[in-house]
Amino acid sequence: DILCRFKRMQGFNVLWQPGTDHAGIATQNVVEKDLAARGTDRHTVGREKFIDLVWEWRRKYGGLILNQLKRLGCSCDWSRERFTMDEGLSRAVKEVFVRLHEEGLVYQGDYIINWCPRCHTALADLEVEHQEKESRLYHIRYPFESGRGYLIVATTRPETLLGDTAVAVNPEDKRYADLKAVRVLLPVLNKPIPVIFDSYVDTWFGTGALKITPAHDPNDFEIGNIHQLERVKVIDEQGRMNELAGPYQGMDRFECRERIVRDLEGLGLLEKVEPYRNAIGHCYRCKTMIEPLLSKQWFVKTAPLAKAAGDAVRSGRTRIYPVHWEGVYFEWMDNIRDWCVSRQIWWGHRIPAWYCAACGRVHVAKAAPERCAHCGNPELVQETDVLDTWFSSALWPFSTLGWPDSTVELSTFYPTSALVTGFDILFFWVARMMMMGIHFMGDIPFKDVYIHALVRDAEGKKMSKSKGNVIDPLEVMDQYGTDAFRFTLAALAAQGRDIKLSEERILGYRHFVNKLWNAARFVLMNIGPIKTTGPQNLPSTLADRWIFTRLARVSEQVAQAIEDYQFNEAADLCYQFVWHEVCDWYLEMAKYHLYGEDTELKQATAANILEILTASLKLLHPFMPFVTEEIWQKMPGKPGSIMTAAFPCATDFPTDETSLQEMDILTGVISGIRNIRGEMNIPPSKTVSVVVDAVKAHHRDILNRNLDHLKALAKVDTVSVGTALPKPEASATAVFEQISVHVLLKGLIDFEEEKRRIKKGIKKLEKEWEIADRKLSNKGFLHKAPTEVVSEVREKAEALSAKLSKLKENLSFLEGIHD
RNA sequence: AGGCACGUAGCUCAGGGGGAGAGCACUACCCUGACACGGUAGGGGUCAAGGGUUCAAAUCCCUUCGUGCCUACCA
Repeated sequence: DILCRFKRMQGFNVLWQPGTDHAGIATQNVVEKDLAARGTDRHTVGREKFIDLVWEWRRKYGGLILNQLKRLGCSCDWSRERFTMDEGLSRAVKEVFVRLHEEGLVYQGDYIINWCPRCHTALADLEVEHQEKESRLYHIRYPFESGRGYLIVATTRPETLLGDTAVAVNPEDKRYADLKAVRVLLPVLNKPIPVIFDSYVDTWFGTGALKITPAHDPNDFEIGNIHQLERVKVIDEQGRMNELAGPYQGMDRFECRERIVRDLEGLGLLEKVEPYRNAIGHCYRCKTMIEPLLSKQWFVKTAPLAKAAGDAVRSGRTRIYPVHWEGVYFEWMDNIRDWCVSRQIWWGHRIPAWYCAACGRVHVAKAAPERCAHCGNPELVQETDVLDTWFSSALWPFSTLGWPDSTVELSTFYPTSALVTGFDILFFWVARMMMMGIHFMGDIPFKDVYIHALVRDAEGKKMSKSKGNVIDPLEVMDQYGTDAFRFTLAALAAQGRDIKLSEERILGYRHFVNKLWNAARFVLMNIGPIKTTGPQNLPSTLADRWIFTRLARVSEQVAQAIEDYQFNEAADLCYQFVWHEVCDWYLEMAKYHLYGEDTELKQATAANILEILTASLKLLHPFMPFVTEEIWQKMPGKPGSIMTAAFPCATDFPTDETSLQEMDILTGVISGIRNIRGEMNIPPSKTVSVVVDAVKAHHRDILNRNLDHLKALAKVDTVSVGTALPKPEASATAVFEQISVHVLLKGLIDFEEEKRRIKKGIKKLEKEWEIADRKLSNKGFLHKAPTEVVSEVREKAEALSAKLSKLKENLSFLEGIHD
């Protein structure tokens, strides 16, 4: 949003496609609360009732919520027309699926899914939570078919042995070298299964012999493929043992485990049981232990798509910021596996495929075929599986613009400029959009990908719904204000680093919002009846020349920082400029003119502070949209919204580089006096007299022209500026450039204190001088360092030693008095 | 186990080969006509430790320690 507001203010035609990041938490709350209010939950609500509720939610909260429902394992019957949640997207999804199928990039195959027997859904890898748990490692004897001896196999899941179709050992394992072509008997079922050799097996783990259950373990499935093993599925979708489990049929999987262990013991086949800790996959929603199950799934062949998507980044057509993430992206693209796109959930785009009720053939088409193209049977049943959320999400950059029609929107906005997202969906979403965009549009979907920081909790952990360590943004906004929160996020969003949310920082930026508000109040209070606004009121005073010069530079820097996705840099520049330059110096100096007698100057100043406020609001608007808009609406001559105002540009303002140096002199002298006042504990109510001894004529000029500011800002009553002036006796002295500022402290000065202060200054300077001097006496430095660096150090050393001698002079003067 | 980050002021963090920074907290003096959610000034750091490259290292490289994240697996 910061980027969009900024671009729009720069005059770009902005199309913002809000993603669904962060919608998940809100959706879950809505859904769960609503179900709870009705005295039910998502496991028991039932499909029909749920579908009705989806419609209510949709009316109440809008369409965005639906995308998130899929993640909750919610689903509905896609064939029912009233659930066409987004006609455009739905069309695009069918189009893409059918085309991929025609190109041979879609196929059906066997796959081990992570099945939750309670939610009745398959879970993506990311949705499986691994929890370390106390468990047991069972050592089970598999007798040799020959009848003599046995092989010991270690397992944590004895109930799956009913589906074993082999026992594997490592070919390097000498213990089992003589088991070639040997078979063992599956305990209980007494079914002979082969011993196979595969290097996947670790010799050091357990007994070095691994039971292979291709239908209930992803790794065993892979091994099974290599060795062409039979796949025996013994656990069903309810988590119960099926007819292939023999005597255990109908038992729950956990009950079966107990029974089979007891039976093995009875048979003398249980060698031993060891306590064991291991991580077991659980459903991230209901915490039920997941069951890996064999099933038929739809796949997309990703190799050709991923190659093109990788090349687009390699060639720089799409750039990923921070660049560090490019490596992660390549890593994934280069090692990609085929994408399983089918999901067994209640809500989603139903796969456009039909099975013939007679011959069983599959027909992939955009609409239901009249009859089977193979056998002519008119009875066709649509696939009940729906597509992975990311399948439709992958089409986002072009499906939302009207594809497959060629629309004006599509030709105007595709490829898009930038995608801003979190790293956690770099693979799931960004990579898929790249693949689909390039494949179907023939061009990249976006030029830049900015991977933003992730907000973590106080311990630096990733926030997650299931962990419950989520900071609710609405609460923070209530507490500190939306603009303060937003500004904080921007200020903390350094590239490549995550955000540990700090309440102190939010509080600090809330104060900043308040400061801006008060500064605006001051300006609006003092501009009076402005006749004209804008830069036609040429700045004449030092303060004006200086602030416009600074404004020009800051505007440029802020714009550049945003362009570079350095949001923290941009936010900080705004903060420093508005608070410490505009408020601390400029407005303070403007007061003198506003409260003065010179009506012409008064009017010019009024116009200028208004101009500076206007520009400051514009600079801040992308970061603090609400307060800037609110102030904007109160300002005279500001039609419309600040959103449509032009972002400040360096060339909008009159600049004068010499004003920067002049201002340095003035602020330097003022700071010097303030420093003495502070160190000497002189209350602000007490004014002092000063004598300024300046060597350079133009320094004296600057000071003489700004005596009033000096008096007002340093609380000075009388001041005399001259050269080679003697140091007044009862005075403290600040040295700056070639200027000595003597603050008269008759009756106030504590000479010991002043000596201490000067000694402190000398000590600090000497340290700095030593560093510079060491460099200058280093031949290597003089020869090899760049000339500008050498001359810089030389100048510095000279300035330091000049200042030092001034301070020492002062010190001996003081010591003279005292003695 | 592997990969990737990160250890800078009491706290939260910027910066990043030539002068140690911000916000909050702290100390002192102040309700001065926008603002005490404020003003002015001040104190506070061997930039994790050790080594290397360089004229020059908080910054680049290596090692160690610590922290966090990601990925995989744990039969």
